[in-house]
Amino acid sequence: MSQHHQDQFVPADGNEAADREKKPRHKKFQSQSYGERMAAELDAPTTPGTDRSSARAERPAQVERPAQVERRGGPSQYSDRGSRGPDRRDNDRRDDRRGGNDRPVRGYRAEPARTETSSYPKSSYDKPSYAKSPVDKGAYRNDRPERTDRDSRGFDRPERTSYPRSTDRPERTSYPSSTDRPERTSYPRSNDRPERSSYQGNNERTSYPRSSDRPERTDRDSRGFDRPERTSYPRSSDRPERNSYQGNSSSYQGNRGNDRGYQRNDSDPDRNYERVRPAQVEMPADLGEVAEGNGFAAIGIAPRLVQRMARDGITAPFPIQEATVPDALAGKDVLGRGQTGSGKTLAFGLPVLMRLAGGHTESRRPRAMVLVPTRELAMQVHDALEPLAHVMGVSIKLIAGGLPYPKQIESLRRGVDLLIATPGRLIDLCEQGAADLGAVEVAVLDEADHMCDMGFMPAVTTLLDMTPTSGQRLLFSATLDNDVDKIVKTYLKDPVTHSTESGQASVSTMEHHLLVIEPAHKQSLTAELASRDGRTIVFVRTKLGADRVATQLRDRGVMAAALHGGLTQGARNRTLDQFKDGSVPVLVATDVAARGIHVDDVGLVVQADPAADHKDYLHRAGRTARAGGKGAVVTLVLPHQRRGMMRLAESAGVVTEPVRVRPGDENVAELTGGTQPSGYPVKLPAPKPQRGSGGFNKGGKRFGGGGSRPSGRGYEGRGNSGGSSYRGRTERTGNGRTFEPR
DNA sequence: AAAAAAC
Repeated sequence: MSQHHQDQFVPADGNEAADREKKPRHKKFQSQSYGERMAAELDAPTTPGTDRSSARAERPAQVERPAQVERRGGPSQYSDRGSRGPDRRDNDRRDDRRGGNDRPVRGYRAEPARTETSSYPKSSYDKPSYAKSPVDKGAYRNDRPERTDRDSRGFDRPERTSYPRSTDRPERTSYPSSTDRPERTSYPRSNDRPERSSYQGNNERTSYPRSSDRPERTDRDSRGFDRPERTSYPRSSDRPERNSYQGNSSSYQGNRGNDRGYQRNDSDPDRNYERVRPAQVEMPADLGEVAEGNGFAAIGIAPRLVQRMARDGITAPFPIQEATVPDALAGKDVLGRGQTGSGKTLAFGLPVLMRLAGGHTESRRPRAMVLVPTRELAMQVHDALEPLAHVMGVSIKLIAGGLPYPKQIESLRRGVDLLIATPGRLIDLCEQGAADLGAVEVAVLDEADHMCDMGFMPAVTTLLDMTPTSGQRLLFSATLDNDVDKIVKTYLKDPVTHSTESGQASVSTMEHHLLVIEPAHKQSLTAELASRDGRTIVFVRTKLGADRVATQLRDRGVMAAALHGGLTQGARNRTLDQFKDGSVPVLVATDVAARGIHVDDVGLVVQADPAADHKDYLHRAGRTARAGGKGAVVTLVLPHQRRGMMRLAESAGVVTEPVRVRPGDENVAELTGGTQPSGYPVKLPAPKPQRGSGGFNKGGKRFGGGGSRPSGRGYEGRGNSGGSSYRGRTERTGNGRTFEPR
């Protein structure tokens, strides 16, 4: 992760221990002074009573959209706006202090007694088991009776009633007219921008006095434009995977349209969208030659985008981009499926930026949003699109959990055109009233099939329901399966499907190996594989497992770090950064890293625990062999998992014979280049201590010294695995013997 | 079934 993100998140602490110690303080800070500050910020210019009543009077204008009612699939777990449940009552005090202003602020919700919210389910975040409740399980089913409950609620959710239109929003009053907005005035036309000629970077941004976004830019510039998919393969001829391009695009066959009795009100755009201000950024006239013969120009991408990408060596579109961009530019709803690492980010990013170019709504509400399943992926997409957005005069903002609210809220208040978001935080901000999706013209679901599974579906529908029905929707993933249909049928109109591969393991540069092993060998084999030269990702099933395997690897002299959702965001960023910059060559991750995350030159993916299903397999595998590079995928299969694994492999389109191996076998050495874990010198600087590394020396020689063992001692056979102090020795994963040499 | 997604 880029430095600039790390700066945005939890303060970069010295180490994990300090991190943990700080956490409580941090939390306290957030729940009190932090919250108060936020409340003050949000409350400042409001006039509570009048706001609500006037808002309600205007509400019908939006409620009348029957499509919204028809399309939405029932109450969402997030639909309890205003109700925080009994365990939040300790906040009463503050609500009182705040003089009866019922403007909701995160953590200071109005109480459940309020009539308009009393019928809503309790907040999912108040009960961790939300995903398992029967209500939530069927939340997206269209035939749910509860739907009526939700329908009646329509658009008059309490939070939103206070400012249905931009002019009612106090935040905006500071920018009554366009000329008062400082953001744009500094770069009305491209010709004024020095970076065109300078081409190197850093000073170019100094001419943009835009207030609080600015600092981020400088960091980014210094780090360059690390768009993952392309950087290592600047020219198309280097990309072998183009050969596998089948280019079979077809129209989606799903039955949708009038059968659900819903008509878009496309004829009256102003009903859903605010007037879009005319372009303030003119297309430069001097880019013709750059665009000449450029494949991106050929599919309708604006010269300035073409030029900006060319600057980073991106001159030829990938198949998925060639296939989907024209339709997306034409405003159609698109389902795009391209194999892992095939450039899907730009496939949706470019059309979105084209659409947003040089214009914004009067209130500067977001005109587009991209939803992604993990924070890391959100950052990656944001980083990839940010320089392009910049060139187009489009403001872009990362909205994700784990990072401070104020910047996000402030940014939204000032006005942002494009949001890159994880669902939870965006919903939170919408509930607060900080974000308003009422002007979203384009909604993108990245990793769409994952966003449509049970865990994410309610959040996704909640967010889509907040966007105008006539908006364009783009769904992208390497695997698009049946779950996606639910969203497609409800939210997409005459979608076009573009598939540049079969949805199976068709990346031709990827090798697959199934190693059938004894449970007692799993540790040492994992270490043997991970000790190879180059970056390796080890996937495990659980968070605890990730911690444990990382610790075990380090005990064996393999520098590894765990990445999973149970870590602080600061730790997550730090770990991923270390993996990217090479200081930690082995990443032990849960499926948090299975999708979308791009790190250059990951040569081997080890599935220490087999993937749960074929889609997970493909996405995990897709962390290697990206953008035409080579890579191997090794899955460790216990004897009792063999049958299931074979079935899974078949579904994934993987054709490989399982091989029985023991540590030190030639087959294994082939995969590792012959390296051995134990006693192998650690070539890279030691990382900061990881959580759960209690067994290590406190000194500098954490790796390679006391922790490592001579090879071939057969320590994995008996007893508790050689005395390393790994945590969770009693924890069992799955069948209970995965990493437990009992 | 786990993980992920707000504090």
